[in-house]
Amino acid sequence: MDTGFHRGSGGHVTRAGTRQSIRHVNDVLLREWSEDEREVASIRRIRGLGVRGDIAFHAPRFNDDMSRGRPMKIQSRATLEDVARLAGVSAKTVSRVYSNSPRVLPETRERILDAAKRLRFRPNTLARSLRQGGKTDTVAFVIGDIRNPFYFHVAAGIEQELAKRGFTMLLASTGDSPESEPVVVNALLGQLVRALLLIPIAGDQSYLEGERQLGTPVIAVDRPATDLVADSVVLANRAGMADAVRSLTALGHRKVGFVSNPSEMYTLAERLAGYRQALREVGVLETTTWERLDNDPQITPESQVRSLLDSSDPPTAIVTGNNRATMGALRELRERNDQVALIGFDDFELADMLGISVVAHDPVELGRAAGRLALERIESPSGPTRTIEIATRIVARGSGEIPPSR
Amino acid sequence: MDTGFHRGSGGHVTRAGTRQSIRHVNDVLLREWSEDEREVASIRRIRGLGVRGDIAFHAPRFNDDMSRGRPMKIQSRATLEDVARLAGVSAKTVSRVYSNSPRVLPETRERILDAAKRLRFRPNTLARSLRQGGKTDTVAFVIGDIRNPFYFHVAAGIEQELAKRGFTMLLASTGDSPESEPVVVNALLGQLVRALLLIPIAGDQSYLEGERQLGTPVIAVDRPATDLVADSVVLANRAGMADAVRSLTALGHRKVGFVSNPSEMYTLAERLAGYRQALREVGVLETTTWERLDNDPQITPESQVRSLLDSSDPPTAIVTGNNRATMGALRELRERNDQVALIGFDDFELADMLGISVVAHDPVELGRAAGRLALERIESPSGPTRTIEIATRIVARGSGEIPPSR
DNA sequence: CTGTTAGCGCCTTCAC
DNA sequence: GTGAAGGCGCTAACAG
Repeated sequence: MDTGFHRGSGGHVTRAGTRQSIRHVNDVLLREWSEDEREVASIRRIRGLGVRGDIAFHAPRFNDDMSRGRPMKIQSRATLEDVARLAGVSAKTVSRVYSNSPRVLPETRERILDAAKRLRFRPNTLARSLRQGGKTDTVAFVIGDIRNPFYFHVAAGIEQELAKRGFTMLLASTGDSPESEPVVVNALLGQLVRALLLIPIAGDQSYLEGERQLGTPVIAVDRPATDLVADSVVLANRAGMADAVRSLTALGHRKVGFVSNPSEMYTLAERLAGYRQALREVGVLETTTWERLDNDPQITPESQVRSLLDSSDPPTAIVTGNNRATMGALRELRERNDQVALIGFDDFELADMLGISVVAHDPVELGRAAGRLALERIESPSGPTRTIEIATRIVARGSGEIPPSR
Repeated sequence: MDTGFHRGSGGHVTRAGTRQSIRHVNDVLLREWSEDEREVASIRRIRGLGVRGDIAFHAPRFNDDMSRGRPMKIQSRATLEDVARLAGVSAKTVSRVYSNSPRVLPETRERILDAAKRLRFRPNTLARSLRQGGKTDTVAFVIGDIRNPFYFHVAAGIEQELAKRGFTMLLASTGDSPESEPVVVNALLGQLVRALLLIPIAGDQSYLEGERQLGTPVIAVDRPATDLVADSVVLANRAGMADAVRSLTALGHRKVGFVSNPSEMYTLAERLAGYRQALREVGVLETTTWERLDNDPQITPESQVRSLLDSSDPPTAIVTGNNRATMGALRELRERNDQVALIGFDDFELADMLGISVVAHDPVELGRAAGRLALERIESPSGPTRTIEIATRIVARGSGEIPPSR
């Protein structure tokens, strides 16, 4: 609707349409801002604002100062056109300045940047992306349980790589619920993310097939995707665990326990496979007696270790499937005074002080690799899918170097 | 440029403009997709795709299959209009379905949803936001060092709250460099984020004043913003530390050491103030002898503690400014066998097992509070700024309950 | 080196 | 209950 406000005298208004009026309002704004700027300059150095008790009001969006006979002032964002008008050029020229097109006279560029600064202009990335066929510079990373520190380290690595190329990371979590994965992912895809990195949670990522065909790279992190052709970055779970067990068997251990909960996940299944393989290599074919595999969050690793040590034929060494299991094993072993060797999967803080040997890996590096893969795919979408394995390494700190006591 | 392709015979083409051609190509696409769908259905259940060695090619964006005399097929995303055409309605009706407008016949809605599904339609959030005056549903969170687990827990809390209302979190880091803060933040603001949460790193956030006036809520997390009127969410640093020191003085401690590096940051300055205050309450006015404050990342907390214990008048208790200092103190104290009481700020994993008393807080709750505050501000931008303090609590585990030995 | 025109995909306004 | 026209802020294509 026409606000009914037109500036100046003379010259009849040809079209009193919406656009026209908005422009007028923005014209007012142009004047306003010059005033504002002085004001801001004086505000810039508000000192002594303490932490508590200060009362300050957020600026209301509409400042209906009718006292000077002016209409409602809309504090809207400056656009290319506003800047262009102030600089006395066309919108396209301003656009060129912001897209780093070299074809602008230094002098013109200067004038434009000055005008932009005065209007506090900031290019609207959304509009740009829309015009450019939905090419945003955001990449989505979808994780399960957002509290898991592992994922955050991975996220750190991803963000680090993406930032190098000016991409930003949209982080979303599915709360570890398989059903919400497609929901969350679809919402992100609607934002036209340039690539999708995800820790597959749902049993099946085939719902992404269409998106992949449209050219959005999909990269599975930490576990491979199921029913979807996608790149992936995973840890050397199997090899890492096999190496750990080999280091134990080299010391003479044959009765090696494996503790894990959950145990059905891809990563843990792989680690279990590595464990079995290494024992098979020294002739131990039957390992189930020393395996404590559960998939019930109620069951603590402590109880799993207890059941292992209290059994008729207790192991002389224990390897754990993950961080949490290691902590549990550690607590349980400390209570007893058993000379049981222990190697944990995943490193943790203070492990050095406690002398715990672990299969360490670098989650940040995992993220970096995933980020780099995403960037490569963005640049060249075609080519065979790849799976990158991030190496693990054994860090000997004592607990894993105890020879069999029995 | 006109692609030169026009479908069918009869009927002369009135305007052979770009738009026209694109529409034609999309018409072709409509046919193509039906074929694709069958194909996809058969692809859906690719089984047995192993982790490594599988070769599959990403679909090239252009499929120049000229063999059947067809033009380049553009695998573009389906739009409202495409869905509308397939469903035999106007684009607006489809739009209504997706904006949950009730004014659509159930039958029509059904037909539209069916068409949308067939075309794998996903509403373009960018375009929607643009049209709606730049109201996105993303909120930015800017942190310093992305590896700091504390920030990730905060991020977790924020994301958790935001997700409840359908907002997604854009996470960016400044790499702890004050100069890059404005750069990163400005880039995010160009994405028209609905609110900005940040851990202030730069010495001055006055550059955000304009944005705030445009109605974007700014929320400072963990530290207050400088030179900017903004809401903030911080820990009860001062009170928490004061309580810790009081628990020590209650046991008779008077010589209490304070170890921190860095020490000039807001949070640490607050904790230091709490420490001094609590000692002043029991008549200890001169505390600098027992303070080890540094701002050099080269200096380890271990060395700080060492210098404290090796001094002529060593403290009988130590409080630490943060996690890292606690670890250092712990390592150093373990090497000696001194009966020095220790209370750390920040809880950490295994602190229970090691019997370390701490001033604990909940970073996830800090994030949640920040997220809720952001949501409130989005809904009602005006009103006085607020500072929320997240309570801390002392967790007694033994190390802090040792009476003075000398 | 700069300007003009049209349109990205969607939604608002208004008409039927 | 549905449709047609126009524009959000920007840039590609073309023209000068």
